[in-house]
Amino acid sequence: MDFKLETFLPYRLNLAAELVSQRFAAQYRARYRMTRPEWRALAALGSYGRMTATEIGANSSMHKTKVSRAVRALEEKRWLKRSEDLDDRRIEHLELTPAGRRIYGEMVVLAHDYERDLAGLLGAGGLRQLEAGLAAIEAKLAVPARRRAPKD
Amino acid sequence: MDFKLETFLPYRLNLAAELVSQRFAAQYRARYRMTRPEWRALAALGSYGRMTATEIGANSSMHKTKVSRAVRALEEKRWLKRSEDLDDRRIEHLELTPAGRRIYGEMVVLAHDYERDLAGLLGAGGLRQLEAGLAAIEAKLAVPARRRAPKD
DNA sequence: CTCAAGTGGTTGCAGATGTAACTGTCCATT
DNA sequence: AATGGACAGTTACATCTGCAACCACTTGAG
Repeated sequence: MDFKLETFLPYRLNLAAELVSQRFAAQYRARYRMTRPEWRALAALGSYGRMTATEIGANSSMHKTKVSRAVRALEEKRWLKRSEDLDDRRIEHLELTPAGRRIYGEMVVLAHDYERDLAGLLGAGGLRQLEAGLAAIEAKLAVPARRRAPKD
Repeated sequence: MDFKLETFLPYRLNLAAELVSQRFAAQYRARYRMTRPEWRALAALGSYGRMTATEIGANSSMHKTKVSRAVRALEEKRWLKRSEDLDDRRIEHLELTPAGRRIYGEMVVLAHDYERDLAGLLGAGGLRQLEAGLAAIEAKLAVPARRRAPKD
């Protein structure tokens, strides 16, 4: 019956994720009144350009309702605009407005700064090990990106 | 302006934490209708014995309202009992009931099984690197456990 | 002894979340 | 054409969460 929460991997991983995310989230929360789903959607659109809501969800691992709400919030901030697809009217294409792209640019700077800070804190070795560990998790546990209907 | 969410450390860490936690959480959710705060409180009490709510919070990194609600839930399940402190009536001591200890024992088995599974999936190397990375984060970013009022 | 400040714990409230159900649209089969 | 299933996206609802305010109690300064 020897068990300690403090050494339990899921717990440690959650705690570490919170520690690392919170400090960055504090910035976009304070500066831009942005939530995490909004930041993720903004980041996806900023780096890939025009996307659909479903694609944003796949790219940033968010549930479609989260994406839907984030998109609406960004739209209300006038950082994103929707446009219809002429071939398939279920789809809507999403794209950052010039204002949205400006915010994205500022956020990218903040993100790089933050990664630099982290690298300094963790040291080259710590960072490398962390990334290797994360890569192992991603390789073994990530939901395989939707397959194109193989045989079955 | 090169930035990809998929390589951003806070994002990767969150995703990894979710991947690793969800599979374990699914077990106690399904088997015992337990939430994560309840599991953490149960684990703290199970491994350390009698504690106060504040101590549980410190040990499992939970906000005091989360602890308060988790404690009430465990009490309603009859897995925990409160008792008063004779010297300081603000404090309540919390302790698992025999039923609570039984559940804790079962959970410890599940937790060990899960860690074994993870170790198998990640491989010895991956696991070791991950733990080293987490240790670096904990060392540099964790909120230092409340100090005993040094000079200042 | 008294009173202000601090502490342990609870609760009201507003915001965030996932599930499931829904709308509107497309497409394959008939 | 008609229809049933699949899909994009939205919404209603129940639950969870953190913050701030709160209550009861303790402590220390005067």
